[in-house]
Amino acid sequence: MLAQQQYDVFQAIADPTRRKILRILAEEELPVTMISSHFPMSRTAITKHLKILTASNLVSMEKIGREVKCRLQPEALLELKEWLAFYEQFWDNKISMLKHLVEKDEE
Amino acid sequence: MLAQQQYDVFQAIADPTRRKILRILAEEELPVTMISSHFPMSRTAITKHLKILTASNLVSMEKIGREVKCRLQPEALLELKEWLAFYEQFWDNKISMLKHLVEKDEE
DNA sequence: GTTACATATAAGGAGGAGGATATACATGAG
DNA sequence: CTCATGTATATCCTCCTCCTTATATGTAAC
Repeated sequence: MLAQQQYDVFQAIADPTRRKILRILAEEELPVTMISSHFPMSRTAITKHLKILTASNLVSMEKIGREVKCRLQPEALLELKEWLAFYEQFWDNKISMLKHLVEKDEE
Repeated sequence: MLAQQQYDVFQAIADPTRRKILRILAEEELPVTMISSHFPMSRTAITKHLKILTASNLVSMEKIGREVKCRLQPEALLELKEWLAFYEQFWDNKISMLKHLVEKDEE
């Protein structure tokens, strides 16, 4: 019910715990237990977060022996970057407009 | 109960309806009723979404007569941009690594 | 094999998110 | 003033999210 679902990147990064997991995995690949040791909650809870991160392609999980290596897949954030790019024009415009006003004011 | 709460930008953009509201407001400032006309849900529901967007500083609301003009405040997305910037280094590395491999292959 | 470790899954509970309807209030129009 | 319009608020419902504990499975180590 959780793994099959195709999770939204926007929803995936909405949770602070999941964002922290991404930060941790940015430093190094880690098995589930090692990740959960950074949090005050159960391993089960972390597993669920990892499932959501996997479903949105932000993290990949590979079974190695009895461990599961979790790896960050930052490319999934491209969708977010593209979404943001649309709005960047507005604050760019605002800045250039402001700059223009300031320059005009200096005359 | 909703207005006082300081909403997260990450949480604010997690909802597709709210993202659509942002898109609409990117085109032009609009009163609540005009915004809600774009959606198959009640004005009340849209008001709630707008409260959340306001609480995360993504939208400002100004009462003009009996209307409330809603305006996009794209600067609030800077937090998101900065968050993303941290991860961009990783896919940049991957791309430059790929480029390197391709160039090597061409020799 | 037996024991210990890494993980997955099932079941359940509290609270919040997102929606609806009904009511109330303020403002502009006639 | 009266009426219609634009919004806000109160209440309620349902479903999902996040977390828990308990149980099961698979692998490594002894």
